[in-house]
Amino acid sequence: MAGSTKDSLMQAAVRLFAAKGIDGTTTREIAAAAGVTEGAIYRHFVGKEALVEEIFHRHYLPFAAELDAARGTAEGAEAELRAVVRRVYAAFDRDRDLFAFLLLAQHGPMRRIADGAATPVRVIEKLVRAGQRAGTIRRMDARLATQIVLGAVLQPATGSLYGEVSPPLIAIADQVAEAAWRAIAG
Amino acid sequence: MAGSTKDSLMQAAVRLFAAKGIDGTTTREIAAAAGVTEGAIYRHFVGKEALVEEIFHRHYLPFAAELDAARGTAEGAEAELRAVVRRVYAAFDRDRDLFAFLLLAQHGPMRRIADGAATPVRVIEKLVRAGQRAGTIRRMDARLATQIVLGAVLQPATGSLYGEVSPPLIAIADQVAEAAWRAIAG
DNA sequence: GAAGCATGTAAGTAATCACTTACTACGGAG
DNA sequence: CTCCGTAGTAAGTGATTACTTACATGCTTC
Repeated sequence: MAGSTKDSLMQAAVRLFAAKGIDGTTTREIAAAAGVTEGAIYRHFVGKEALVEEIFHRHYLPFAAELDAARGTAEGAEAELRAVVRRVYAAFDRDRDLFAFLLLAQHGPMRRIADGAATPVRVIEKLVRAGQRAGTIRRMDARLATQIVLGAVLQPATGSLYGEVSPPLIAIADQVAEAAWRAIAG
Repeated sequence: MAGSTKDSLMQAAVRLFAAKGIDGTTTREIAAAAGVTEGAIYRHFVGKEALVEEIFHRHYLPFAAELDAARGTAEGAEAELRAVVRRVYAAFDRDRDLFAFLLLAQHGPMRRIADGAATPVRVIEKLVRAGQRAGTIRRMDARLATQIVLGAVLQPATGSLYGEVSPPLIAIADQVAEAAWRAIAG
């Protein structure tokens, strides 16, 4: 099939990046984990950085779009938030390594590429602003409210990676959504 | 004075680690930023890893103790939470680089050393469990409630590092503490 | 004021890194 | 059958890394 080795490389890279960080993972390790030799990486990617970027771009903005779509199916900020949290946790449960990679890449080399665009953060911010206009979310700095919700939702995911919260997260999605809602409801 | 160069090295290391990550920072850069040559590092530390560990240990558990002390001065879970959040944000405002370093070291090489002990996470967990016993915090998984509060408090700090929230954070401490409280209050 | 120790430097060193090169195998098109 | 482009390998390459060594400097102590 088209790009089977390429897919193996990306999958192996995600797993290693999530476990040891991007700088802490060598091209040799990625190749070995994908069952090829180092040179094969350079048949599919310009270099290690391009590999990181391709994985990130393949998932980050599409994920944001997925969240925005979920938000669109709901009526009212509270229901929107619940729908978004469910999607976030479904994505986490689907591929924890990928989720962990996106979290850490966001704080690393992909920071500039990630801002400005329609990121997951902006989806929540949009939700918050709409709720404030509708009067269901309290009037406070929208950026701050967004960060509070973001943290309340993402930290249990991070905690799950470290054994603080039991998977699957989808089982606690509504509980977390309600807690985050109470934090910012007006 | 005792350890002036050592302190310069640790301070320079914190700044660079916060900006470029631990793996992304070289010993040469640290030495140059401290105004010495590379070899001087090894007069004060066994190696780079020991440097990281010493910075971490010098601040992480003492910080947890500081938070626990702040918690002890307050009466009731809500007041305790407010006191803890104020201390967290005061620490952030005092030295953002150090705070950023502690956040990332926690997810990196210091993960094992950090668990089990009296960490900041455990301080919040203790607060949560006490509040649940007193009936002021709703009955839910204490670990989960802890992670929700942790996220609601720390994410605005992370967001501040990226320009999403304006410093100083102490100005929004009570607002965040109240939001986090509403999330878990019973 | 000499000895000894702590602290720094300059110039390495071996290992490791991302990446390159020269080559092979092979599947499909003409 | 013969090309030829794709995809892979084995074996490098130079640069960079954390760390070491040999030596200089100056402070303290007796």
